[in-house]
Amino acid sequence: MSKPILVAVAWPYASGSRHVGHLGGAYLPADVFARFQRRIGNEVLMVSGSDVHGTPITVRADEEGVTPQDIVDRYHNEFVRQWEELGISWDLYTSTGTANHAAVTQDMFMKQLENGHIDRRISEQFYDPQAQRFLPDRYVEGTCPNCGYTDARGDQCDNCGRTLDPIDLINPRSKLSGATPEPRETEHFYFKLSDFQTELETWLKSRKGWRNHVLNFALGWIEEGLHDRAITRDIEWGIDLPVDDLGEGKRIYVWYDAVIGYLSASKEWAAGTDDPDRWKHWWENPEAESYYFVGKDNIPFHAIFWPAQLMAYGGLNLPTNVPANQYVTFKGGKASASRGIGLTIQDALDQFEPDAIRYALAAAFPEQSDTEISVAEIARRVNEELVATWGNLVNRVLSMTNKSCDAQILEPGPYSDEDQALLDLVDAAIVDAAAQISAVELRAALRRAMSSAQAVNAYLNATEPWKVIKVDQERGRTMLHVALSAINGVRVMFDPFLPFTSAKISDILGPIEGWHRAPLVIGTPIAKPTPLFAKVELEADA
RNA sequence: GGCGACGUAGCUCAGCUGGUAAGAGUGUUCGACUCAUAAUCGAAAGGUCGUCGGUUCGAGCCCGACCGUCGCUACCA
Repeated sequence: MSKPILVAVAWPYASGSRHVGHLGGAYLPADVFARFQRRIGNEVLMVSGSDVHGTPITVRADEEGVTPQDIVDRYHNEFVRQWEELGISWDLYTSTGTANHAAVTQDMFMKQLENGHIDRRISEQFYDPQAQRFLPDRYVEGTCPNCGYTDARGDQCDNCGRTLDPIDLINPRSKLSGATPEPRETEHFYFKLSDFQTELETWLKSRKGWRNHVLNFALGWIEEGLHDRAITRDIEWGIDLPVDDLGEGKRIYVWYDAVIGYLSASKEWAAGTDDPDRWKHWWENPEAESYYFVGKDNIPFHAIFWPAQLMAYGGLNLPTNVPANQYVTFKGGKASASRGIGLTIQDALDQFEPDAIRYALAAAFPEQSDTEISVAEIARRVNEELVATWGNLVNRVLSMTNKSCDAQILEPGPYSDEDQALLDLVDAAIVDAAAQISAVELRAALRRAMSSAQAVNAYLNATEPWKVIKVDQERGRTMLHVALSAINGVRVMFDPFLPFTSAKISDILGPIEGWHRAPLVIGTPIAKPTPLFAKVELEADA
């Protein structure tokens, strides 16, 4: 029975290169999940795109003396190329810079305004008289009132870590011009998050199968009390307001529009098909499920803000699950491309083949807790686990079949009990792995695949077909057939994780159809195999 | 400061609503095999489950305190 599954993946921020923490935290788990769902016959719509608005992009553009669009284009193109190389199977990867996204955002704004969940308020913000613009908190610098650090930012002091209000800074100055900013009144639209305090709490508490850390975190926010938030800014870089009540120079701010990307991307995808209303299949159909793959820093946005926006809009499906991952860490710290901690995605691609990266990260997906990884650890997992257990298994069986079975798959003789036991074990593992991936326990599923491969290796060591074949050719050939048949099942479990090498095996054994061990096709030619994976040579200092 | 998470074998991590003598992978040691990318398979060794106290017939799992690490703290998204 086919089910619509929306696979919604965090929108990478086009302000700089992304690192493997992002990859292992969101993009890769989403891709594994989506590939599995397609394999079992569900209708997957997997969308994301580059998030192009927000303060850091304008800051960076100012620093480099280029336009925000230049920054966005640079990183969007980088992301698109990397997704291609890594085999991330988007149905649509777009950006928040499209006309469609602006239209969908404006529609959401208008509907929420009509529903009374958006209102206008006046507040005081710092204004730079020289640059003639309002300053976001991050653009205001000054002396920290807590520790005396002279280069504190308006939102937070990097020295003592305190959260600040820019109005409290001593000797405030504009990051743009160095001028002394002055407080000035400004009017903005606010999203009334507090309207949904009770509704969100009830909804969250009724969720089943969510990770504990996700629920705890979201409920913690709610217990503290939800604040209404300004959703517009005095900026030029952002989506135009659909109403002109506030006058010139106001734009919708990124935190409000970015999450709407899931909906706008779904509509953009549908517009490219022969049924422009097709997006409703995932968004209005009560049978549809939606999974939001994000890092834990994104939990408030996907477990609180976005559901609240959907509630305020009405008629659209709330998230089925937000299987947020914790962090991939490097030397104990959160990865950060900007601070040079950990590996960028490009660093990884320069050193490892895509399936190697996919395997090493999948084996370390931070599903329950932060998970430490390093270049040496990636290499170790590839060489000691992936190459040794799975790659070698495929190679040894194909090689023996090539040499001892007239280079083709032969009709097997009758199965012994141990033959049947191995195949039963693999079949059971396939069923288990399906349940695990469905529950977004991807590491466990990968481990199940690996342990199945080990079972096939154990079968070979126990039955020793290379010896048997010399004294009883038919029995020996049957063993090889059983081993190859087992591999034909094991590869199904690896398929969502390792699409590139999976395709190599499919070239030999035929395409995978469905989530089960298919019978081998008698007569299939088996050439002398080439290794599935190359071993990784580590630099001495890595 | 507040909130949250984590602290389990050398390393990376599992341990469901507390209950058979604490698990996996990897590493180490020993053995088997030699078809296969010196790959594989088996066995063994290895842990006062951060510390202290409490609840309980029974706690890695619950409560409290403390130590340590990390994250978030609503204008980074």
